[in-house]
Amino acid sequence: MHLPQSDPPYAIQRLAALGPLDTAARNALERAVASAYLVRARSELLSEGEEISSPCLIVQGWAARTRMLSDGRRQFLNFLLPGDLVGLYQHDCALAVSAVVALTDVKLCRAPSGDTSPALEQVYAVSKAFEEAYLLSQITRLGRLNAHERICDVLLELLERLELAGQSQGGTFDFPLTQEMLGDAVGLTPVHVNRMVQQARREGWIEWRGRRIQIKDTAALADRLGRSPTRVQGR
Amino acid sequence: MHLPQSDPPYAIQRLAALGPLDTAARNALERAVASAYLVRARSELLSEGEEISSPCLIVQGWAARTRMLSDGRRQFLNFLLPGDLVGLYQHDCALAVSAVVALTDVKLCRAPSGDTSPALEQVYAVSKAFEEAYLLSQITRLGRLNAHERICDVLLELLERLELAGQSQGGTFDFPLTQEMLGDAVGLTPVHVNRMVQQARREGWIEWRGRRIQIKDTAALADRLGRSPTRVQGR
DNA sequence: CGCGGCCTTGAACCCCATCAAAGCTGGTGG
DNA sequence: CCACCAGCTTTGATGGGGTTCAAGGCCGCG
Repeated sequence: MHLPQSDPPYAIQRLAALGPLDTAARNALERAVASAYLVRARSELLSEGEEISSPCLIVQGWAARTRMLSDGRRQFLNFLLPGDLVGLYQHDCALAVSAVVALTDVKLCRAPSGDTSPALEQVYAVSKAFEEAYLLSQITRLGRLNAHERICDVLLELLERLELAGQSQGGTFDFPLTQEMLGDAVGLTPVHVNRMVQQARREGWIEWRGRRIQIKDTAALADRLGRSPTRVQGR
Repeated sequence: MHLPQSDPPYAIQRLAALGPLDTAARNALERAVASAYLVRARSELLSEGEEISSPCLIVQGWAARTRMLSDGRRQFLNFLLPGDLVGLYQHDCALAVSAVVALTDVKLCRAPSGDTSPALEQVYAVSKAFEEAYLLSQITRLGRLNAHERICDVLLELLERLELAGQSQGGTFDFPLTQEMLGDAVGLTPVHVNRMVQQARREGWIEWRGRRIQIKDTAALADRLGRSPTRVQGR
């Protein structure tokens, strides 16, 4: 198993989409990304309760923040995609409040300090705000949506996020997860995820073959779910 | 309906529990709290998508961040208790990513700027980290706990938070919400909340009469749920 | 005393979990 | 190039946890 090459660095593209990057920020990011290292699928990037040394940037691959229950139940809190930051906290001696696991092979690097430039710091803050918004969406998804809605909703969210980074074209994106992982995200069993995915296929909402997912009519589906694009900033 | 007096300002006590407050911070907080104003139960403190003018501090009463679906389904994202901050963001032109509603009458004031003192800024950051931790707990609660566990778990979390502010003694605290509101928090119907509460009563985990809830054996219950105290900071 | 809001209870139903087994697929080695 | 294998997907049958609908009881308040 090896990573596909990714010369368009999606991570930087995503951050740039959150706010203008000055040259200082861009240079620092490019240097950081160049020094990225590989973490194998299934390994823990961060353990719950661990002290945070310095924030990291996902350069390539998918990860997830997770919580495990003592009896083995597992819940993914959110997905971490290229351009997402891990372990960004404002206070001293911060402890990780959740573990982070690599869902695929992941390329990772230390995130340049926010002190590099005010523009970068601003982008970090916007990124944090998006992360919070996605956590809130996850809560309503789990609390009030049924299985069919959960699957469709989370796929739309992923599409929205991947589009920001330029990783999708025409509602199509690369989806490297198993249905079981998807279940861990939306609080369903793998069996039921499968049934709902097939229903969504039959009803013509999605196409999903191998690692590619296409959402056929994004606008109509979003409308049906009452979803509107995530916004954290005015002006 | 009127608010009980609260000369021990729980809000300040809670913030002080998050980290040392220097006199500048303490003075600013006391001035802010003194100018608190009343917001009636059921009114919106903040609407989703609204531009944040300046962060607020809950001085007294309970509020909740909420999301509504187009068909009327409602989900509480988290509870806001005295000492909690509303609308604290690091980036410019921040938009509220969720509405905030008063669940009881609420006393509210503008939060002193973090620039007041580094100590205050640190406490704000710790508060934000706790809020994130509680959001994550909420996700696993909704995603992987059954109804009985959800109820017990959220009550333990509330106890933990109220204890921080000195608002509970011996596992007992004032609970001003209806069972329907509790259901909106844990993603259950009011009917089923009621059944689970009664089961928890029968099994001797809780006592709940009127506005007072007592958790009989906190340690045993926490242990049964695999709950450990929320920590966001080392040292 | 009456009324509105909340709590409580019952019965029926449905969504999703669980258990089990059978296909499929992509990757590996012979 | 084919055979094999592990992991993932798919399908079926069954049961249970939670919802829904409906009605009755309780309590505080005017």
